[in-house]
Amino acid sequence: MKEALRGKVEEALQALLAAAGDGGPLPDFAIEVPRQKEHGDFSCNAAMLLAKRLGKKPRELAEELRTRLGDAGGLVSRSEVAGPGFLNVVLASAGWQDRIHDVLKAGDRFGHSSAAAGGVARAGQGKPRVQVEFVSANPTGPLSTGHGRQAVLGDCIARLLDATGWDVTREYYFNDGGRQMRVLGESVKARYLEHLGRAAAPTAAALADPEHAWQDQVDGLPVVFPKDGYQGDYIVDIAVRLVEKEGAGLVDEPGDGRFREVAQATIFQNIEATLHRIGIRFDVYFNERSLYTDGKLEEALVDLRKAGLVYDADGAVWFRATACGLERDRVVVKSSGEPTYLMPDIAYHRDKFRRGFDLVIDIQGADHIEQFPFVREAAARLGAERDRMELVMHQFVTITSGGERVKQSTRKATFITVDEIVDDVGADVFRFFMIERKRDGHLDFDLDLAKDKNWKKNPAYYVQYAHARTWGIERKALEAGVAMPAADGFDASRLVLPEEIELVKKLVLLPEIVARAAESREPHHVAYYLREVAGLWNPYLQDGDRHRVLSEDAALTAARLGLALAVRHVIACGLELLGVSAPERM
RNA sequence: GCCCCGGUAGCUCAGCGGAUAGAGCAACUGCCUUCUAAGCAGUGGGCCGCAGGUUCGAUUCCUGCCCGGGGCGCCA
Repeated sequence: MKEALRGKVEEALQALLAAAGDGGPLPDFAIEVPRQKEHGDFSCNAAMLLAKRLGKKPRELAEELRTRLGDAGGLVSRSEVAGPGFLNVVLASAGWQDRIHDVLKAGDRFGHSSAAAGGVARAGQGKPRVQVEFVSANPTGPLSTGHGRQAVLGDCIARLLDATGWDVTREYYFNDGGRQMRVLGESVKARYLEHLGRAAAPTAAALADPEHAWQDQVDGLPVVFPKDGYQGDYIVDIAVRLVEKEGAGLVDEPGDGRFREVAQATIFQNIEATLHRIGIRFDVYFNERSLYTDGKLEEALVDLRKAGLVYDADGAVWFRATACGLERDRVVVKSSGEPTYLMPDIAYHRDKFRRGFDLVIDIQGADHIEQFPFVREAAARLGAERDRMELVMHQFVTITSGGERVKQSTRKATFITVDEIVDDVGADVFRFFMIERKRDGHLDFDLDLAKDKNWKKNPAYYVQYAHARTWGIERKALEAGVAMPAADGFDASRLVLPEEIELVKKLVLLPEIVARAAESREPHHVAYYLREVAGLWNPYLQDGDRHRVLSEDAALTAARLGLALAVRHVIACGLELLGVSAPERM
């Protein structure tokens, strides 16, 4: 619709420029939906952009454009020059009404396109491939709300890319080597010994202060809990289960052995189960340790050295990041001989490109954002393409309950988990709330609103209910012996009420919204759009006196049932992109 | 000190260089009891953090400052 008008305006501008003796290019004008309804369906700013160049007044130019555009082959019913030089256009209503058939023909796939992949399309090679890496939480504890936001965000971005022409791989990278996992194993072992009565629990004072030196003994028993150890109850649970299964048979095992393995496996299963609960499945779980065993890490280090990008100092190996224009150099291998997280990350990103992805997206929380340039630069020097590595960052989550911010602490394991919230509000509401806000801002998760079952208040239910109501109407129609119309099986010109035209105009926007959300990696646009659609549909149904869907007038009934079906498809498609279910009844 | 992200209605937030800046909740007024569940119609509420700059036009782009969050490790 918009593109059709744009084409006509371009023709008119071409003629206008030719008449003025200007052979230059067309201006980069906009065709947009004005904020105010009175300004028509679309407005065009071309006249203002050309005023200086042609030495004419903007309003005069706009008038000339208006004349040349005419009715644009029946597309335009009315146009006028307004404000400083806008050309406002009202389209013929038949243009809108007929679009409803397009929506119905496309069904749930209305909204899908190849829009976002356009810039990277590979000639004759099929869809371009994108990898989206997200969550990537190390298996040291349950998923927190921060991970939850990233999980939903990443999954929605993946869904959007898939709907706009990409072949998507979801990947989870996890770190199963290194100090963190050793401390995890030692934490479990400490709880294990404690449960067997062979060691003492650390004092509360010691746990509260990570810098405090551990006491060696409490009441004659040794304290073995590691400094900065994991304090959550889930650690105790794992230890208790080990005692039940193995008795005291593991007292001589090192913390870094069986204890770490069992803890890791248990926690990871738990994380996966949580992700499945909220509808997220990964195609690849990439294991950091594999980079050591298959030699890719060593290879990357050797290649960096060959390229003169690492050097030895203070017993450590440094990445010469300053040579790549970055602030300072970074250690990649500690003086202990153990690589820092940076080294495997570099090898990992190089590996991503070797697997043939056209685009690699890392989704990360704001606390990791500064690390990305180092990984990207190093990987780029090893053959990865810099402009095909993209960082998508997001801010944190705070939880509000009873008007108060809920305090959380990762270290003390007093954080709220994804599971706890999903227990309370369900996966659909969880996802909707997590995706409703733009990534760049903090997300305030209002637990009270999320728990509220009132469909009018809770935006997730408000949208779902709008969808369910289309099924309610269908059930009612079938009861009355009225069949649902086929995509072309009704006369859309019967939809003449302003609220009906407005609905159609809104429904038709879906593909544009989806494309923009995908390209900008901002799924919240879809959530807002769905609220707008529901915000038109729900009141429409409420005002039953003015426009009952099911009426004596068979042709009108068919048209309104067609409208209901279009609403259903648009909402179903949008909710699918957010990973939120679209129930037939609630 | 340096870097990143925010600052828009009482609250939570949308806003693609355009015209008189929007939504939901909360508040206020009137009506209604539903094609499923307290709905519908309306009202009030704003130096778009501050100050410059670019532009025909700035909430939007640029610079500086203020406030809030995060980051600046041989932690990940």
